[in-house]
Amino acid sequence: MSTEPAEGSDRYPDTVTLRLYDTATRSVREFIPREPGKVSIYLCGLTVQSAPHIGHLRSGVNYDVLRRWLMHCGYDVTFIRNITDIDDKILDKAAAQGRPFWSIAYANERVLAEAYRSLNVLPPTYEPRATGHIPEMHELIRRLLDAGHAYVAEDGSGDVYFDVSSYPEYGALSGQRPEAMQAGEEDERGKRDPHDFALWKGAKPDEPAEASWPSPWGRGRPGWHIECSAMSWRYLGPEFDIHGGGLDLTFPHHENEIAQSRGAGLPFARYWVHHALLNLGEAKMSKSLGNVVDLEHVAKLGVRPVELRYYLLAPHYRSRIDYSDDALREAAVAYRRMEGFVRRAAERVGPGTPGEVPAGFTEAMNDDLNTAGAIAYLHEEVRDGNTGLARGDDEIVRAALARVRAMLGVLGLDPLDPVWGETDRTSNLRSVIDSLVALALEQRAQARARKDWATADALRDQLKRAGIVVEDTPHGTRWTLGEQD
RNA sequence: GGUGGAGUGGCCGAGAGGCGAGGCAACGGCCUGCAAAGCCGUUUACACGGGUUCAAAUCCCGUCUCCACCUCCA
Repeated sequence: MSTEPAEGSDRYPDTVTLRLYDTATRSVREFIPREPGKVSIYLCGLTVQSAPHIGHLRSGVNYDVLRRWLMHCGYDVTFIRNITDIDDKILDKAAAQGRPFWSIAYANERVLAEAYRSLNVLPPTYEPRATGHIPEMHELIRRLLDAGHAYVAEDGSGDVYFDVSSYPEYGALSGQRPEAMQAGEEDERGKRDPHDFALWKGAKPDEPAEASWPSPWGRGRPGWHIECSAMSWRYLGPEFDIHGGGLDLTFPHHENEIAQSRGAGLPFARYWVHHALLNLGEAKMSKSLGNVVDLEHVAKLGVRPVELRYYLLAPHYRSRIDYSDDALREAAVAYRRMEGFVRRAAERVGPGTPGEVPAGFTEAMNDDLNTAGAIAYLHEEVRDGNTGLARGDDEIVRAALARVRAMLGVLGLDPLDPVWGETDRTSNLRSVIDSLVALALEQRAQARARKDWATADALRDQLKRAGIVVEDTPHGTRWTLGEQD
């Protein structure tokens, strides 16, 4: 069934292409971009009402892997990930804190950007904010009104709603049929039908003036769903390749986007790629429960951002992750094995340059981004490289290192990538530590030379407690940073 | 009620009719002054009950359990 490329082939055959699971068809489809060589992606970003937890970050990491794989395959990728910078919760916080909503949104946006940067998630090609695209939303709403897909509430609220009954295809993405849905609380007056959703929300008297914009229907602010229709249209055009987001957005958010965009005459997204969520056992993460796993918590466990990235991308993107501290620590150990090989190999033969990725890795990645399968090849290559290292066979080490770095690079996990590396300051610190450790190691070397094992081991133990792990290798003694006691 | 998923060895986690996933942990060995790292080997699987098939974690039927979504949560 599998079509392995011929032995020795270092090019990917044209016949092997990416296959992606498309939520709209509920099947794995061959990915064929609209325009040869180019891929356009829209990913629903976050509502910046608070700092992100690692579930949010999974989204960014998963799509970063998709993006990097497409880039690796030679595509020119335009990647748009939006910021929703106004919603009820942000407004509530603003009211509670007596600050303008935009200062809260922007502060959280910066925290999010820093979190993504620390996880080596490439910045999007552009990151539009909802509030910067009011005119595009008005244009779409006008089209929907003209086409009979929307109506202005008759209660004078200034609300504009999408008329779900006017769009027969409604529910096609999620498989939900409006008539079979549980009826929600109908607290918004002016809706003709509970399934209708807001395109434009008329300003309420208690809302601050800076949280509303003029419109043909009175002052107000956008409904959530129209934002994404407007921003994807603005930056990717009427039709684009991939629309992504969390599984929880399938309904209603993405269903509504489809209704709005197609209702307004836009062909819209060609593939729908949803990732599964990260859960925390029984309870959902929430600040009030105090069970939020964020970067701070991860750091406290002694897990570095690169290791968190590995944890988030190693399982398949459509598999739910049931978070546990132990599983995260375990992933960190697995990553350190690969990192250890890369560092030892680089010390011995030099970093070299990343080479080709093995065919099996490519096949796994092309199979709906089977990162777990791809990582199995990584570990096997690491084992071969370690064997080469043990035998002192530099040719094997060099070749393995090039392949391992290529694979890790595609996943954004190459330990030698400068993004994980040191700032000037930490680099200075490292050289200071190196000098100090060298002193201790010299003492230890002398003790070992006279077979004074007690002294040698005491020095090693002392360093260990300070977080310096000493290893004696056939090529001399080396040290790495470990965990402090 | 509707829609869509999931149950794999001590743990994490791929696979989806026949062939070793991989990692972590454990145990044994090699290496080492002892370690560490690494390498080799070993052990423990496919929720349950039927069925189809030469062959079933994989397909079919049934049962049990769990989860997500159903108007603003990635």
